[in-house]
Amino acid sequence: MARSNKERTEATRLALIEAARRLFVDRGYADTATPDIVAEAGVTRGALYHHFEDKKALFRATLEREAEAVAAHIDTVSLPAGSPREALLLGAAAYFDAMAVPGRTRLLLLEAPAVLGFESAGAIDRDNAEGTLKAGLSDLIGKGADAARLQALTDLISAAFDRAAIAIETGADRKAYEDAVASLLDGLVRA
Amino acid sequence: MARSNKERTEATRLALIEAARRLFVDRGYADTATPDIVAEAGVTRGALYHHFEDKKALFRATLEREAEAVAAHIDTVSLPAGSPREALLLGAAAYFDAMAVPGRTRLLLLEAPAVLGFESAGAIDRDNAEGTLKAGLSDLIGKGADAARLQALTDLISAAFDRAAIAIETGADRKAYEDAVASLLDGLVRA
DNA sequence: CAATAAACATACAATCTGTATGTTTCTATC
DNA sequence: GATAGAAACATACAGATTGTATGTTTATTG
Repeated sequence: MARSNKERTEATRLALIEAARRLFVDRGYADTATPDIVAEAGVTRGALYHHFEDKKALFRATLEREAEAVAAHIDTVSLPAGSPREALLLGAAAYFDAMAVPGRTRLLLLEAPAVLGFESAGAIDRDNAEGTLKAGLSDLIGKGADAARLQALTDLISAAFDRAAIAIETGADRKAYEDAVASLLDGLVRA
Repeated sequence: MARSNKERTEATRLALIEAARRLFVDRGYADTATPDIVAEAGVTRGALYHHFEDKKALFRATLEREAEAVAAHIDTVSLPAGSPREALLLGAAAYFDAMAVPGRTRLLLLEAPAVLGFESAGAIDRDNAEGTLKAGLSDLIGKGADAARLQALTDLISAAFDRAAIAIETGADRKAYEDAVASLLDGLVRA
């Protein structure tokens, strides 16, 4: 064969992450055993524990990959921006698109907080989406608002986005939720 | 001693639920072992598995107890209602009060969805808070709105409430979050 | 071409969950 | 109030899982 160590590492890490993602998505973190993961990935537990400190570290790696994919998708779309309102609505739509990939809401919004805790899971969000959202909201409501208020609003709207994404993947009427999001944002303009 | 069976059952069930609550709150469901629970409760695993089908059933029982406590607290306060807006804001404040009991957000908003799944966890919500909230929102925005839109709005506002409760327990400025909630609701009136 | 390290494999110890089986305590009925 | 039966509890066990320790193979480096 003659693969370099870097290639070997990359290949097995990827195989493990992809296998883990599949199993985590349809059984959940707790009900997925490491022997199953390595079987699905075609490696042994030795390889798993060589590349990851423990099962939780593997989960964290799959989450990071997933969050990056979401961020990447959003980045491709949100460039053309008109009014602050339009920008936010486009961003929301892009977020819903990105989160529509099967299993994504489960991984990022359901399992992640429980497995990693509010803080660590929130940190992943913060690195990715939250900054953009906060900036958008700041544009929307005007620079006048103080920091605490802007932070609170961002947090609440972010939660609404997440819930909408969940509802949409669960089979709810997407248009109804996009309209509801728009209502919330429109309400803020006046306030 | 001479305790009736009903008394014995009630006592051990309660001891188990309270012990489980303590441990679930500060270690999480996954990191809490049944031997620890029964030790804390002063019974044996035999008793646990006699009264509950499995560990998950015990968790469900603690959750139900917790959700009832929240509902009970809210019921005591939300009786005096002026305008729809006032009613919702009072309800929100009552909810934040109720959720300020240590561990409650973790149990109800973090662990529950992950352990029981979106559906079962959502069902507990639906039995308790959601109906009231939906009625309040219906009063706020007028009866004109169609069902899908009202449902979506309820869902989103409910998510915002939950996130606010989490932020508040995590140490955020409560007033900022209550104001933000008020902003969201006020925005809906006009829309 | 050694010698070292990285990548992987296997074996093991500790723990945990759920069940099966045994014992004690109450309840019901004669 | 003695006895049969059931409910409540205790103990013992089987299977599975996690993380570690110990080998073995494959690549890298001087």
